[in-house]
Amino acid sequence: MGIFSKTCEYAIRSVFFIAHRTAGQTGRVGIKEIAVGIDSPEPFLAKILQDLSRRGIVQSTKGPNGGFYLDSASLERPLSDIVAAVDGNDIFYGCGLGLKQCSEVNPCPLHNEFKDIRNKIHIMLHETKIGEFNDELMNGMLSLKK
Amino acid sequence: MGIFSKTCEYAIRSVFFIAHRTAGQTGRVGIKEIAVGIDSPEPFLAKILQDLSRRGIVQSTKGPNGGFYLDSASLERPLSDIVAAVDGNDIFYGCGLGLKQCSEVNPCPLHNEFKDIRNKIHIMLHETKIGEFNDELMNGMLSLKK
DNA sequence: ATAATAAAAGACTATTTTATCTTTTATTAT
DNA sequence: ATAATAAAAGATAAAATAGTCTTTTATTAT
Repeated sequence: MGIFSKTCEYAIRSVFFIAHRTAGQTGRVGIKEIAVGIDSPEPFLAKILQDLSRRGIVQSTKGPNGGFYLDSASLERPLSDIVAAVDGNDIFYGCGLGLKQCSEVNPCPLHNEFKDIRNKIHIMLHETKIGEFNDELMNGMLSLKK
Repeated sequence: MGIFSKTCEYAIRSVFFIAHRTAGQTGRVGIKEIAVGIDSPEPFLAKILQDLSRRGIVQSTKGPNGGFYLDSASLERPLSDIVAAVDGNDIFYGCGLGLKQCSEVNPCPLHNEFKDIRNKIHIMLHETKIGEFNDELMNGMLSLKK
């Protein structure tokens, strides 16, 4: 198990992929190309993008020349929006040992240590924007598959 | 989903519980008391402790006055041993976006950010010893249930 | 030796996550 | 208008994780 669910991993990678494939231009990119581009099972990814589309995190149009794309507002959104939408906020606020009422006044043994780590994750994901890696993705310096 | 699997959360909490209930004395503590003490399903926890016992992370004896305990070597072990035994090493070394070959020469967009975070988790879990919270657990300043 | 106790082991069930397949709806080009 | 295209929606299926139940084995006190 990683930090994120498999669903969330695919979600982030696909949004990065859509970003760098459609940024600037008016183009769209189809589910098939995305699935190949991030090495994910196509029908599963379709479900995930359907959900992200409903939530307004990615944009899509049906029919010929249709596909997924990102408007300029979406390109500026932080990665934390994707993670919160897919995996919820537990990774930012949950107790590391799974205690429901863990808090400053009722702390688990690792409360402070985890607060620090979760905070770093939160800040990192909040400061990173969806469109931020487009250049490096286009010239192949960064990978979204393998 | 948290950072750890449910199994691993129960494992850590139960080991903390056994530690503070048996440290110093020659006593043992039974599965029933542990399950109540950390609010976990008893038969599931039994399976988990069975596994930790096989791996030598906790000690146990059967029969009357039997139960689980920790020898002095076990009390000094780092939490990272429990996590590695139960959840594996992915949390310390795996790619945040799930890429198998993510590395310095083939990085995902978040490679450096995650390297940093995973490292902090690893160091924290390695520096924290199983018996370290016994005093605060005994006087109720720290919680392992709710 | 025997009975009582408590963990170990093994088989089984339920739930959640991951993944697939089929049908419907929207869009575009002809 | 019609046919072709591509995502949306819905219904299933497979795999992994979480949880339960029953039987066996080891230990101890009598």
